Amino acid sequence: MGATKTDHFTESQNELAVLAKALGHPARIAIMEYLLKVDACICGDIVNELPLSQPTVSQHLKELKNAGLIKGNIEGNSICYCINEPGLEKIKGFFQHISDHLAKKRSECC
Amino acid sequence: MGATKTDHFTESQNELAVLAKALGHPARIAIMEYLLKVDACICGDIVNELPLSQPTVSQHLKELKNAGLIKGNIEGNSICYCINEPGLEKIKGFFQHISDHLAKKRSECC
DNA sequence: ATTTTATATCGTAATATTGCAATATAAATA
DNA sequence: TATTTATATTGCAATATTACGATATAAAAT
Repeated sequence: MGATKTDHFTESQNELAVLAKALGHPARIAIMEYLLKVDACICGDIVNELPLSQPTVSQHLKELKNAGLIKGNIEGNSICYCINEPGLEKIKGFFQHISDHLAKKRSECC
Repeated sequence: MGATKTDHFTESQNELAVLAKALGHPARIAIMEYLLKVDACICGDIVNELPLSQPTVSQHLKELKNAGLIKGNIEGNSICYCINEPGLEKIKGFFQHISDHLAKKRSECC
């Protein structure tokens, strides 16, 4: 065991889990916040922003990219990273949906 | 190594990561969706909804509870679970914030 | 052409997660 | 009180994640 039983869940559930999992690490939250803060794509510079080694940061960037939360374009010497909106909108939609639903049907119990 | 270096990140970053991580598994997405679907607290019944054993489901419920995404009240024989709004609003806010920010500052590059 | 700069990949140790059988707990019911 | 029902905990094997040193790659600058 140890492996997630993805087969038994819907594609949508697996997709949302992948997106959420990608953000399930403070370094990856920090990367997203940094990309947002600078208000543009960042070419270089990300490694210096984080308290982690270059290989570790590179790995975190790869995971965010695989999940579809950021994208990276080669820009000469360095790589230009920015937030990938479609991925972000997908997971945002999930929370929006839950929140909207809860707002309507409050006060059942608990 | 192997342990996350939480010390080097802000409390907010760690908090968001814990919330996201809790949803980083399809079974836990499925639990949230189920709680939402039935539109009320669920006393019993969750185990039968998932393709996993009772101990495994119990563990997933515990993780969602620890993260602050659901709450469970003992209701006689069984336990009543429902979504915990404050936790949900916190992570929803993160995505909302990013989305709003992106909407304003589009078209920089990439 | 060599060196520098920016990033990725490999290998590997430490730790965490996933899943379940077995077992424990505790209230409800017979 | 004994049994059933609902859920939690323990223990453990399989797998995944985290982190980083060493090394690779590839464009830019010297």
